[in-house]
Amino acid sequence: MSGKSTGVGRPRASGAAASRQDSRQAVLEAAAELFTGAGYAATTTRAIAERAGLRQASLYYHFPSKEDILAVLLEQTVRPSLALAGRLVDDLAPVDVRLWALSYADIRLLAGAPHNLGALYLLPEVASPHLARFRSERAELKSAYRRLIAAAGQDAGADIRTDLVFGLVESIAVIRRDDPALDVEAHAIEGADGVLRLTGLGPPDGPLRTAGLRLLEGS
Amino acid sequence: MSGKSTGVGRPRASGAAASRQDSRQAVLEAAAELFTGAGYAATTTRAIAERAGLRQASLYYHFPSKEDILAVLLEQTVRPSLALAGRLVDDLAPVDVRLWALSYADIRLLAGAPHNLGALYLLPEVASPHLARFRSERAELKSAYRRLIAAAGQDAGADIRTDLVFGLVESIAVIRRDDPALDVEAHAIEGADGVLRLTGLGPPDGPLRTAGLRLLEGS
DNA sequence: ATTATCTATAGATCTATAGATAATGC
DNA sequence: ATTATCTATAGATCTATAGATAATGC
Repeated sequence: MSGKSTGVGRPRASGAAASRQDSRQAVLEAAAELFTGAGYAATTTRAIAERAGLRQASLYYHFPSKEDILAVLLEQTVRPSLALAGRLVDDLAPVDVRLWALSYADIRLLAGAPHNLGALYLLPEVASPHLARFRSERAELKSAYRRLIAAAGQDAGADIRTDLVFGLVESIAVIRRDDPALDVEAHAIEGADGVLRLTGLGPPDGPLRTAGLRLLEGS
Repeated sequence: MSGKSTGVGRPRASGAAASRQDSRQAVLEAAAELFTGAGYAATTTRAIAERAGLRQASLYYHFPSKEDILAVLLEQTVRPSLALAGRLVDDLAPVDVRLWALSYADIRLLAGAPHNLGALYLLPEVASPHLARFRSERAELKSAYRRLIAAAGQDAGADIRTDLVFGLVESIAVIRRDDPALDVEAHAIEGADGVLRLTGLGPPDGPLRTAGLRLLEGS
């Protein structure tokens, strides 16, 4: 350390100081805001760089391509839900409590995250070969829902119900786009209640919700 | 008529013949396929024109701008649902039958249309000022759902339930993107059943479904 | 020497307009 | 004269690479 230095490497033209990790994080945050607002294709690398406080070409020191930035954001967004789903699938609590808890937590993550990241799931670009890992992680999450729904379901049609439940949960991103000031907690409770009713496991009562919330403690 | 002529105006370079309406329609169909597949921003006017069988610049004889093409597609897609909703809101049938019928018909339109047009609702570009009319028509449709849900709902929370129901219905576009070979009829039935359960009006039985389908006859 | 940035730019677009042209219609 | 197209292009990008540069670290 030599006093007022800003770290290794050529200083930024903007003057701002940042470590390697800071810069990478700033790029991701800038991209998250712009991708969710205007979409992937309409967001230029120049706009991302400007918001992150560096020059357009400097992005390529941190990411090999624009598409890789989207890939990292998508994977970061699905991973917490997937981790939670993994824990709940093996839990010993009743299946309705577990399904309620997964839906509640998932909606809360999507509705409460900075920059409506769930909206990225809806971008047409997710079909790109580059984003195969995200698609497979999302499919794994959906499959966790399916297992819970099938375990609970008395009759057939679990696949379609899974489609509908997963659609209901992810639709929070569209709701949030239309109304950015939405009540996260109320939507999470009503959404999770809705999932139980939708699958024929409802209507949920107070004790079930309490059990569901307890299941999530320490996550 | 003079035999083998192709109509008024300079002939196309591709040779294909088309009336003014044919050309306009071909442009809309090409744009629908490309917008739903790759998104708005990633679709070039050149690609649209190529698929429609004319040159890039000729698009501008039919539409003032690229965004206007999207606007026409969006409005064409929401209008049938909105028309149906207007009829059902004033109908004398029980509210659960009407809500079932609206959901069923809406899912069927979205799932059965050529080129997953419902996916256009999810494009980030719908926020554009140019598309205000579409947004207001979509809001009107949502408001029809809200009236039915509020009329049926015993307790509070109709607004959030409307969000969830509308999200469930529109999520068919995402389901279809993931699985283009989905079973339209099964999803429509299960989806409409799900809407009734979600709002606490279910579970629906055979007679209710029959009444719902009857309500839609001649639409 | 290594790191993290910068400047400059190649090469490839993309939307929309200007103005010409090849039909039919009168 | 009107219509529906065409060719050509202006003007503005956009992504990614090449190579220079200004720090720190050894």
